[in-house]
Amino acid sequence: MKEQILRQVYQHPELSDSDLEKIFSIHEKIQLKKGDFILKEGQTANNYMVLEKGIMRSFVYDYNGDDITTNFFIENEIVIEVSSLFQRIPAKEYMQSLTDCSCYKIDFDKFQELFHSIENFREWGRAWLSNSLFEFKQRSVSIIKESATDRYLTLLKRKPQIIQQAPLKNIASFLGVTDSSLSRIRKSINL
Amino acid sequence: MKEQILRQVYQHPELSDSDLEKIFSIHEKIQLKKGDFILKEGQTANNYMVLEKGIMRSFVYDYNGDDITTNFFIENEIVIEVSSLFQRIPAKEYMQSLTDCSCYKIDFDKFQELFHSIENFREWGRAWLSNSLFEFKQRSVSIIKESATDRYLTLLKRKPQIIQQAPLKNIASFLGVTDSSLSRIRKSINL
DNA sequence: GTAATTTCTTGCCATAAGACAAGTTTTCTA
DNA sequence: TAGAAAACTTGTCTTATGGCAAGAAATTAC
Repeated sequence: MKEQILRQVYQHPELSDSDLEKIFSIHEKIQLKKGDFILKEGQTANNYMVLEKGIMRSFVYDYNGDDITTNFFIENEIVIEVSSLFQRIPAKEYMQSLTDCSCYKIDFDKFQELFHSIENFREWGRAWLSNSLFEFKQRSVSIIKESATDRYLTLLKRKPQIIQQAPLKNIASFLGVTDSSLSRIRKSINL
Repeated sequence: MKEQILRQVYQHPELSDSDLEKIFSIHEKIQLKKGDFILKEGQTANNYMVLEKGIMRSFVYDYNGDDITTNFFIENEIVIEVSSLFQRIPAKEYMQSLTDCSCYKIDFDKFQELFHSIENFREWGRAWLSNSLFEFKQRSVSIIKESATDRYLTLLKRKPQIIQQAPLKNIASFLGVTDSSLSRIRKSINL
């Protein structure tokens, strides 16, 4: 089970089985209950997780005190606050489970050791980060160019678990609309 | 001049002077004319640049064939298409100078050598990437939560060069509004 | 298991921004 | 430097989404 999931996450053509074994061995299984915070604003992240089961989200508070969901995480994804973890600075975001979850947690120190000792691991890491950056860029373009309905349908396609399990208000803030607009969008889709 | 600029870019507490010297030495000065492309969709990036003088932008085409500016670059910034360069895949974006520019160019091979041989250089690189990711996240939040006018004012504050020198239509697509709306926003600000 | 809270829906009206089109100004270019 | 092309502005009308508020439904908690 553990190996199966981690193999999916640490996919890189140059990573050998023995490298993978070292990497897998630093992952420790943990359980989260719905609503648990794994990181709060102001804390400095010391680990990240691979989500095995459940969904999570990251969010920030805007100037009005409204929370805005910045990302959703589903099975097989890496749940991480990149800038806090790698710049060693306090997080600007919160990270919270939306359901009970099981995860594989990696501590920063152990990650660091492997990162600096396994060349292909850092190639993997850089590629992973690069891809995240790309996804965030795409997200901006989609907010700018697509209608709220289209963004909803895209999310439905990419991460149906989120649509089914996350509260409407979190989905709404992620998509950039109000709760009531999203409620109307849903209605119009089901006509 | 070269050293002065590159010192600003490669700021990291752990980078020694001798490391910096090695890094600087792989930068080669080049000149661009207004309108030059340094990368086009479909090409795989083989270098990045540090902008010494001038402004540049990156953009994509949406489904209507309209171009959308995804980022502006000003002096002292790194002009790079991260996912093409580090994932070794064809770029989804174009990168173009908006004015005559002078830059320091770094080839991927040489970058790689230093990246894998100087531990603190990769710490710098990872921190830089992490910070870029953070900025893109912030951008999404600002598109979701702020009015077009506020986003305009923020850009004006952060990168006044862009407001002064980039064509209105590029600024408009970056901010996520139409040309005419931006024109009206400008008018309303100057009342 | 019932109250309390949270989540979601709906109505009404307001508003920011878009679509389209025409006109003006500025910048290229040959 | 004249003509063409781009860049920018402005008018009118439309539309998607927001603000606010009330009520219904579902979930949580004691």
